[in-house]
Amino acid sequence: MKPAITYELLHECKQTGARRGVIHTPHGDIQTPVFMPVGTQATVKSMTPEELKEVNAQIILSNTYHLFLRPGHDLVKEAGGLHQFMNWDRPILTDSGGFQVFSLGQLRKISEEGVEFQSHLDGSKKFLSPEKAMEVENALGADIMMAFDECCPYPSTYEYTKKSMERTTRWAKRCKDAHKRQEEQGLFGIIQGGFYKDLREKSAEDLISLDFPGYAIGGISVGEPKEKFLEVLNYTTPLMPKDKPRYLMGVGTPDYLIEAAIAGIDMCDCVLPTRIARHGTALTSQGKIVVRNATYERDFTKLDPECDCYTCKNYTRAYIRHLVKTNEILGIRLLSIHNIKFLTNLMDKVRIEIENDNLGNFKNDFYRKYGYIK
RNA sequence: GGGUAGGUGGUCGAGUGGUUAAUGGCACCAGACUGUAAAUCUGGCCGCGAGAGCGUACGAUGGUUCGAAUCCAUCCCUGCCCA
Repeated sequence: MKPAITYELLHECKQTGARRGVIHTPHGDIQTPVFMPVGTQATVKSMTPEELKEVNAQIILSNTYHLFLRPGHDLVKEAGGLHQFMNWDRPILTDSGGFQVFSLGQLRKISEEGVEFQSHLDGSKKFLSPEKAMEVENALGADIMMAFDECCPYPSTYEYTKKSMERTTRWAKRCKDAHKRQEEQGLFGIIQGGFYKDLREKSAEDLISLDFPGYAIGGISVGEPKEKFLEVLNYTTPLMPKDKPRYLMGVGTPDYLIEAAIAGIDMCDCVLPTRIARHGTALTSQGKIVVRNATYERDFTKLDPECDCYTCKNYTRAYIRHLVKTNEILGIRLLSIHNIKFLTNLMDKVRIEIENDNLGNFKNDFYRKYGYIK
């Protein structure tokens, strides 16, 4: 059987060890390291698929939990699958609903069988299990599916994290057994274990024995300090197979993306660029700017002098501020376009610098300019 | 000219004798946001002060009262109705 997802390593940065590669999927190749915009409800909020292509999105995310609730996976299947439903012909990755176990807080109850959610839409009770998540993800038909896991909050005790991680591993096995379309969709396992090294090692070891076509690190970037994040990232990534994609879930900010690449990560996703866009903030080569602020009222320059996106080619900070202040949809759209392009441009540079064995220098330059180093 | 309803902080609008520097909404000023319960949330928003605090303030002036945005008198202004 030919696996749906394969990884090809092209080069390793001699300066940092970062990987430059390609992920082959049923909907085309993905150049890595890659940043994946998030489109929870079968749409990257405010952006058309054409615009996503224009900002160089190679692959986008969508969410099992949300589409399960509405419009329902049966409907998406009837539409011909998620690709056809939303008119996106490049790769898609679906998250399993595992993150909602974390983010819905009081609205869920976890058992060995699965998770009972109280729908955030109408309060009705819904149930997701590894089997149900696979049924939904199979119906959605994404190129990459994530196993159903539990993302532990930070901080969590060793005992709780251990139990949770072991259950996530059992769930991963059940996911694998329930996954019906292995030739069309690759199922990734998610390494958990919180902020405990031995638990991460155990999780990685057990999941690797299940032989998934790719692996993710889950449960970091959940509010911990950056040192903690880096610590877990740097001891967990080397545990992951070299011949398969490595995905760091839920990251992130420009510095985290660079750190992830250096650690040997191939894929990252984050809601940040689109969320802060809706809240009036732009990522720029000189740091983030809250363009909604009064300072930009009469600033007739572009968001980022170094950016080549549609927004920066055509509009000023003053105009975008005006749109944001007046609640005009276009402000959100222009900022979303810019922020995603900023991150895909960043990853373009990261890939080039890996090929040039120069990612370490690039990181230092970037940090200085962005303002991470004063 | 007569009658009537009103004049509150940037704005709209509560409050009708004391815990009122004065509820709310909006506007404004900031901050947060990392596998999206998020076009959301949090804080600030009379002046001076780091702060305790001090000073001004509910159309104007005068009065009643221990105490007034709230009661009384006169005046000014606005809406509506009648002539």
